[in-house]
Amino acid sequence: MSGTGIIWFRADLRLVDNTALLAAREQCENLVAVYLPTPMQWHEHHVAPIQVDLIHRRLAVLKDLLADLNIPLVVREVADFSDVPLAITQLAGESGAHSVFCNKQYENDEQLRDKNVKNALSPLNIQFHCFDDSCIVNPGDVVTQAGEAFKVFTPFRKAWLSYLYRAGLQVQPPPAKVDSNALMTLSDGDIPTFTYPKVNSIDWPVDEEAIRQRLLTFCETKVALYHQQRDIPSIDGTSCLSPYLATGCLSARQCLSVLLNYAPNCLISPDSGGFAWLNELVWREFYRHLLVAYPKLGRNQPFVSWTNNVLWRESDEYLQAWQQGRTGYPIVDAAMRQLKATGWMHNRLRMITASFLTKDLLIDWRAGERWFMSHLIDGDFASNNGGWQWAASTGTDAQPYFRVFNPTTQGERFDPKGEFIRTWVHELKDVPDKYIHTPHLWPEAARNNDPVLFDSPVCLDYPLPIVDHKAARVCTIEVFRIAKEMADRI
DNA sequence: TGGACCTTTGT
DNA sequence: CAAAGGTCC
Repeated sequence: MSGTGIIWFRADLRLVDNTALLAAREQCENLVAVYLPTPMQWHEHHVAPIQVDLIHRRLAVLKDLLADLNIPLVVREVADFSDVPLAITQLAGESGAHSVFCNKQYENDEQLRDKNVKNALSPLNIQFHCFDDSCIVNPGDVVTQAGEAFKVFTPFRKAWLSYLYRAGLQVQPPPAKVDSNALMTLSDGDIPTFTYPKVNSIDWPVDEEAIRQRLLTFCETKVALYHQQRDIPSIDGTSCLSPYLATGCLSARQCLSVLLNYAPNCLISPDSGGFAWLNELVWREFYRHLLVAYPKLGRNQPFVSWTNNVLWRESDEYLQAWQQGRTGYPIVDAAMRQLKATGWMHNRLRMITASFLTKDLLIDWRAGERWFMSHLIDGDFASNNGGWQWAASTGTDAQPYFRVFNPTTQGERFDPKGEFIRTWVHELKDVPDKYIHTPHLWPEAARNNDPVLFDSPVCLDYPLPIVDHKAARVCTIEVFRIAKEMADRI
């Protein structure tokens, strides 16, 4: 252990269970931490301003936590990834660092960025150490008997669990305090403002205690009901931990560790809430593993190649109606308005709205992927891409293309009384339950004759359904069938 | 290699 | 209960 090292934070904004940070502390006597905001790159990647705000707030917390360990945090904005090598080499020069430590990000541009940093450091004799950290089981460690990546979730989960059983789960403690405070002079003042649109993320606490408590409370009191409640958007039945996983405020290992502590039956009891939540953690791993195994997923390409032949509809009008929550399908519109207003959307609704965009409006899933990414506080490339390709029937283990969600039925099943709809679509607040999912069928006569409703505004302002689901479904399935047939002929 | 199995369904 | 297949052992 000697000399100074740089710990470079990216999507791992925590001290606990941070592989690179721990390795850096073990190998170096002194440490300097750095975060490099890249607004142009974020813009190109459609990173949501609300997520950037969460990161900004979290950095202030991180800075204090690091200061307690005598580790200064340097935050220096650069434009995009191409400026990163210079920023890192400069900091190495200023601090006299001989090594740089970080945790891998699996997306293409991020991989390329790291390669360029490594190449820039190498002639200066500065070591670059990049660790697998963001998954519980590292990409490449779970493969079929033929040595290939799994393409189907269930066998993946099985192999993933058996690997985990062999390897065990370890949650690493935070690093020990650095002895000398000599480098603390490198520390800037407050975290500088980022050159990025400002959207307030204040509803999501970023202090250590609050995040930890959210995980504990969920596993202690809510996870048991997770499988029954998670599909009901009017119930607060999900963990709401995704923003913290996406930014690395929390590690997936921490989540699993707490889950196993409070709900050990999650491994053996398929009917338990714990099992269902564990599945969600494994889906996160599945999509990351796939991204590593199939780099084309990171290049805007569908997994199933023939779906390149699908003739998506070019319609700004439809796309905007979907984005703004004015499709005339209440559950879709409520969900899209929730996303726009809060930066978050319930998972069931992500499926419903994704199915609606791709199957009812026949709009390219990539337009939806982009919109979600640019508005979600928990935007994560692999999960977002995986989810969209699943809904659009273009991905691994995706739903078959002839399976199309019925937005009305989905609304009736998961928001039977329209509680969620009424929260977000105010035009419909007075529509009786019976017509809440089909307000266009609410008879004129009923509106006028019902004395209770006499003084109530009717849903004049609410759009009629922009497409007829039944007809749209038939049309989409045919377009997919033709696309496949075209590929089969070659 | 044949057969079991497949997140989230529609009709 | 179908299903316009595919994956995995």
